[in-house]
Amino acid sequence: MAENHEVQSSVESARDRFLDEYLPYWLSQASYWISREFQCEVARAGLTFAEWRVLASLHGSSGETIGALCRLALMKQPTLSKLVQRLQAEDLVARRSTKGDRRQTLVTITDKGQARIGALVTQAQAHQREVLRPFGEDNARELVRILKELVREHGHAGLVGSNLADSLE
Amino acid sequence: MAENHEVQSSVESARDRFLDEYLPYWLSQASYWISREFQCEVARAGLTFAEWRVLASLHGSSGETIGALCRLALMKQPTLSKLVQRLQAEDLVARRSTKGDRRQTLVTITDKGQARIGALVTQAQAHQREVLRPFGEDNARELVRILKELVREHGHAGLVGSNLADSLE
DNA sequence: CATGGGTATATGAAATTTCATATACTAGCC
DNA sequence: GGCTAGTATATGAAATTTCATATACCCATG
Repeated sequence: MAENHEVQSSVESARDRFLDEYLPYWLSQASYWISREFQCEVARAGLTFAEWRVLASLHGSSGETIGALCRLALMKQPTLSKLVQRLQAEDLVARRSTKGDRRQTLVTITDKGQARIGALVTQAQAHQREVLRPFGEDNARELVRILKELVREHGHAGLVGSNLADSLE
Repeated sequence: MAENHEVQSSVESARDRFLDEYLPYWLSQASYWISREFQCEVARAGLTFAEWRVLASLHGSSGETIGALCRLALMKQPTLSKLVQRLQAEDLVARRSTKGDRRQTLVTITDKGQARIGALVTQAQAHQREVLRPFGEDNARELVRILKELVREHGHAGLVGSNLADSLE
């Protein structure tokens, strides 16, 4: 294994640099690697990660609008619209319009979609338990609590009443 | 504001559904919204978020290989290679090959690049302090500690000796 | 020191994402 | 009711990302 004599690089040695104490950096690293660890299961189910996110967002829901799905799955509106259309072509979700506001599109998961992610949801929960195990019940609960609070404070900040979906840039 | 009589949707009411207690969901939400909050500053500096990530990764570094940058900025190798080429065209980074291993490309930030992100780095640190303020010193430190540990446990898991860059799928 | 297997990055073609904008609709106002 | 402003989603063209693979190089081994 070749030693690099010129620089200290890579994630392990971000020490001493700006990033090493930068919260958003570590949040995205943690989010990325933990999600990534689960991606092989998702791929095995024949789904991309984005597709999994959308289907997981619809799991146990009686339907979500495109806008709500944008916030749940963290995608921009045109991206999500097209992804949903692809999922519909595979008959994993269905689209109809809401009774109340006819501009809205209500997306629901189909039986075929449920079947596709059923096992994944269970595996996801098991994976989470594995990930959190080393920290113990209390720390784990505290971590999730803080994350939720961060989202509550910073989710769609200053956007009350505006088009939240479009704010996902 | 129209009430939706059909479903309880959107982030606020993920209650009672799988996602509401799913750590990776909250990690990505927190990561997304907090980063997003900073994106207007990044845009004001004339950079995309991906460009900011790469330049921030190079800040204070004597140079990073493409592979190391992939892990720092969480991008797949071809994506990063092309982004770096675009940054080079703008003279924000320079590319040369390493002495040791001539396959490697060493990327460094130029003076122009430093100038471009100088203010941003300061703003980023200020932003982080704002974000963490409500939690207090101790909780904040604990949060970062846990995130670092998660990354240490799960970053490029089971990939020792393999091509880490390619593992960023 | 030639050979074979593995690593680091580059690149073309295909797929996806993004931006800008169009379309269809709701809501408040006169 | 018709108008104006604003919201929700769709869509085309352009930009980017991804996959698959090519290229150049390193290293161990015979």
